[in-house]
Amino acid sequence: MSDKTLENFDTNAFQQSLLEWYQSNKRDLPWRKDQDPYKVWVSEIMLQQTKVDTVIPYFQRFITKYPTLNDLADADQQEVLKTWEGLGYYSRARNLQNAVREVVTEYGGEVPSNPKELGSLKGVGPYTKGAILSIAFNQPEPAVDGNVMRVLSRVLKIDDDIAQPKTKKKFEQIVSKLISVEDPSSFNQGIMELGALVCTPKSPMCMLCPVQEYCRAFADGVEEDLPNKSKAKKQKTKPYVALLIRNQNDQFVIEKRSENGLLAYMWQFPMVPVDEIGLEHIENWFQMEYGINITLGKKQGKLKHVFSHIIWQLDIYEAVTNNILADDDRLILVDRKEMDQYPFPVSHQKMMKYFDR
DNA sequence: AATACGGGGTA
DNA sequence: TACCCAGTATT
Repeated sequence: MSDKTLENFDTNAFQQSLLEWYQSNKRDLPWRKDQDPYKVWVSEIMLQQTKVDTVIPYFQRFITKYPTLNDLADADQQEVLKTWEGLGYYSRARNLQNAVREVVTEYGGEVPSNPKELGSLKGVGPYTKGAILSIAFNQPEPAVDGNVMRVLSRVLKIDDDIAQPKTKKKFEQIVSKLISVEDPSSFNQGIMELGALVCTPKSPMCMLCPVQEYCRAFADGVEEDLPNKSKAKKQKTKPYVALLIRNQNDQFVIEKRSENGLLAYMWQFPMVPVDEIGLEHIENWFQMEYGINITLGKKQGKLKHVFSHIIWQLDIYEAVTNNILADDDRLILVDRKEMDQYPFPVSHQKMMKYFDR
């Protein structure tokens, strides 16, 4: 690379200041107890787009339940999803288990330590690959996440749009030259830790920053203007009627979602897209779609649920059915007590309060 | 290169 | 509200 970004930049001094700061300021996190590649892997998957404080209890429960790679490989998928319930991006859990099973069958149960094989595993992209290689195997590979791009866009005063894929590639090139070969694990974790604790998105604490003297954005007083990130377009709202359907045995109808797309393999209360169907056609539509007769009851409440790319507006209705068995493959009838066995998205967990009274 | 994919926390 | 978060897969 013939880029001039690192000209006149004291890489060595930057490394030393960062590593020293990290040694004395790193948080005591559960996945930092050892370098077990499996645990590093689990933590890195959970931490994708998810805050440390959110991950901690999930990581503890997950590792208690699946202490080794083989335990996870042998587990039931629905049970794994139940353990992941509430953490979001559920394809992470399914991909992780699929990849772990591949490690068992293809690599003798040992997490591969070379970039090619590791990066070919489901759910292991450029960031996670670099994180595992550096943290678990001490290899000088870049692990560029949002923190790294923020910190380095400020330190090196780079104003490329960090929302664009090519910008991330640029930062990977830079980190390849910047990374400490002696301690790549601490370097990568240190720069992320700095982004999480000091070089924060808003109001960075430059006065506490160990690399302030090397920071070009601080020198020019533009640290608040970086990184440059284009805005995501805002979500569209999709209205549904969500149905709490009960039969005469006090069982509820729940539905397993499709194996593709949003919330795949998760369970929910049946939902009717009312912008397409219309409130007055719900009973007929339900008979047509699922082969079950229902009688719509009263509206119990409403719920707004915000995803990254869409907003659900749920009107919650009670309904009754005279069915003892559910006809459709997607539907089952369960007692209230059995319902907790199934993984539900948060939006539908919230709906349960409408009959828990 | 753009979009789908969760959910919670913050100012 | 708007934005952010230890991103990846798919198109």
